Amino acid sequence: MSTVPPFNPDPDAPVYLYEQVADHLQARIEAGEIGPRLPGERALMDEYGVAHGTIRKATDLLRERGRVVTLPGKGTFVRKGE
Amino acid sequence: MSTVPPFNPDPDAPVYLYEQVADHLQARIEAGEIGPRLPGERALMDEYGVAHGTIRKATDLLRERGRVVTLPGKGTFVRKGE
DNA sequence: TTTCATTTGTTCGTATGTATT
DNA sequence: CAATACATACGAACAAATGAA
Repeated sequence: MSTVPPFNPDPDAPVYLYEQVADHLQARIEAGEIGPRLPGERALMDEYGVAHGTIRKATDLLRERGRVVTLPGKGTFVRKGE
Repeated sequence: MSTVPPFNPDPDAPVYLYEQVADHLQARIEAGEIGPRLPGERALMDEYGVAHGTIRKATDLLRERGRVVTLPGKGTFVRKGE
């Protein structure tokens, strides 16, 4: 059970910030660190130190990847299964 | 560690200006003078004293050569590796 | 019922950067 | 060369859905 290293965004990396956030969240999910419900968008904003839109794009990406499902007004949840 | 000589475009050379700019940028990249993120297009316009389109063609060339990767809205980045 | 807190969803304005005309 | 469009990212505010008191 190794923990996921802290989020360390690289502004000079050829990768969008929201994608870096999504990758980090996915790593935490697969490490079992978060779930079945993800922290709220505002909590994630604080955790990652990024703006609302960036968190939304990150979770959009995870949803496109099929890792999470989100219910408006309820939350974003880790999708079970492989 | 020698620095790259200043940009000195030769109007009489049988080489397009944007190619001369690209070659100079590539030399600076390989000399480690710039990167991992290239200056913005407007900054490069000022540095080289050329028009926007010339800078764009130069970076297009670098991209075709596989030396840089560009992400719209984020920037143009030196590609790591050989 | 209404009220309240929480959470997702949307929009506006500003800044920076690339892309297009 | 200039102007415009598009995309990321930030900050702020507000709306809408949910659930519990």
